[in-house]
Amino acid sequence: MAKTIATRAENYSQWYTDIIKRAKLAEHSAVRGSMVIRPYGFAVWENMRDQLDRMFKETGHVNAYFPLFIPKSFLSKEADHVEGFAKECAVVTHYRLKNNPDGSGLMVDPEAKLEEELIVRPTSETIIWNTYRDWIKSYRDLPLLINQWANVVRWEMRTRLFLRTAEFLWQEGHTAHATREEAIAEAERMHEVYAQFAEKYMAMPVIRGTKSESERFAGALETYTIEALMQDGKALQAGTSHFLGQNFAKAFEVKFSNEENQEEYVWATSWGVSTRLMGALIMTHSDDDGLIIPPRLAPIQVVIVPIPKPTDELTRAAREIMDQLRSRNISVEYDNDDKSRVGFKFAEHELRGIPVRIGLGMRDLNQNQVEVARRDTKEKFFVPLDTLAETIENLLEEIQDNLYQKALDFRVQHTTYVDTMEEFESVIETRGGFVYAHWDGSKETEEEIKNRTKATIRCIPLDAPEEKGVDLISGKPSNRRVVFAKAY
RNA sequence: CGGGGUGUGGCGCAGUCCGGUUAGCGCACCGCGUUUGGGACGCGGGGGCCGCAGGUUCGAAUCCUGCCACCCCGACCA
Repeated sequence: MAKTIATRAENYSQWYTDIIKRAKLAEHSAVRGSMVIRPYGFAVWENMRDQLDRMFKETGHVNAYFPLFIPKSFLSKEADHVEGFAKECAVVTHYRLKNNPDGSGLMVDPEAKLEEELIVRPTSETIIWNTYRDWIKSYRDLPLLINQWANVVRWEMRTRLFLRTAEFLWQEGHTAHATREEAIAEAERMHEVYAQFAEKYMAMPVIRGTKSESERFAGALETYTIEALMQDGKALQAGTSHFLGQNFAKAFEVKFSNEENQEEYVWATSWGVSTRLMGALIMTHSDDDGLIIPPRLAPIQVVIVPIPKPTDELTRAAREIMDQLRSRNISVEYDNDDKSRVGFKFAEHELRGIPVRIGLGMRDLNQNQVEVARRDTKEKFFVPLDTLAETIENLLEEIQDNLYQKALDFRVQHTTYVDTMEEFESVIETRGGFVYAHWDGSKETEEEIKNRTKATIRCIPLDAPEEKGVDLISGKPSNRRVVFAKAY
């Protein structure tokens, strides 16, 4: 089959969709805006999930599960929170169907109307804080460090595979603390966990920062974010961690007695990442030949292709190699399909983003070597059998590092510092990427820039140095630059 | 919610304007043979209520009416 992936230059969003479909990561379902995550895509997500879960547990968190349905009244208890989510909620109003009188299928039974409508959770702060009220009585009950792996629903106007679907999988951490300082420290800690995960496992460099007020999570006092840059020059918010202050504690009357036996409201955080990370992964590394998965998240790290077809002798040699690799915790697959030809297989495995391919044929085997090909650079070289496992192990690390470095280089090349609105507009229009500019902190400037260029403040970077400057619009003084970009 | 588009074997499409024998093509699939170190080829084969519901007509994938779904572009958002 000929290539059926659009190139990035030709049509970036088509390229993105093609990769997801052709690599069998996911597809559109019969339900508007909802996708089917296919086994291979889910395997990548599972790797992400498992690693994140380890990191959460290492930082003292435990998992629990809260209901999918939230009573409508809960949602309205925190004013900013309703405001943020009300427009995109799926609502359950009835609990029964019956046959149509005319026999043409089913209808909602009007008799079965719910007393109080239920919202399909868009996020779980409300139901969780309603529960925490009963769990938290004393300072001894704190901190409460709980995470939930769940699906949530947000009725989005427009959806895109992985990046924005009506239903998506995610994790949401919800913690409760005795003091403001402790809660802030928690939000910052989890922010850093996300950043580490993105950089070390996804090989995706991120900017750590806080959100401007208008971009903040509904109900949060501070939102910490990690922002990544995609290959089309657009930014993607990859994970957020929120300091919620006492907003939810007050809304749900969650109080505890401190050591002096005084009642206080509890301090809260919440933090989450979603299957959107899959989209980030795809758009950070992949190329016109298909998907590229960093070794640490690849469900299959190495594929062995017998050349030209599997034979007993080649299969035996492959088994030996597999044993060696597996003993080093490397996941390996043997392509024993005897119908397809090697060229086809090579292209297929590249499309699937498998980091390393071993070509196993008699010509090389007779010289005690195999051909090793790396997906990231497409380089091929011969490796003697007796050092193969070690070489592959090192190569996987090298690929992981190279992917990160490549993404970082890309980001550096697509990061611009500007001091005038003219420069700003021209950079956003032509090169895209992250644009560092001075901002006076006002909503007006933010709004004006958004209207004129579609670019928004992605974050106020944590590591921004103090620097005198002036706001691009108002000309008022500013003490540091913030990061702008067009975003997904 | 506004604009555009598309619904025809698993996938991608042609046919629709101008109604007329068994609805075609490529890929995929099944069988046989030849091939085999970068997406093979030949021969044979299976698979379709033409998105749904009405209507017009001797006759509808094609014309008319209504509905539904999905995709793309905008405003909203993780």
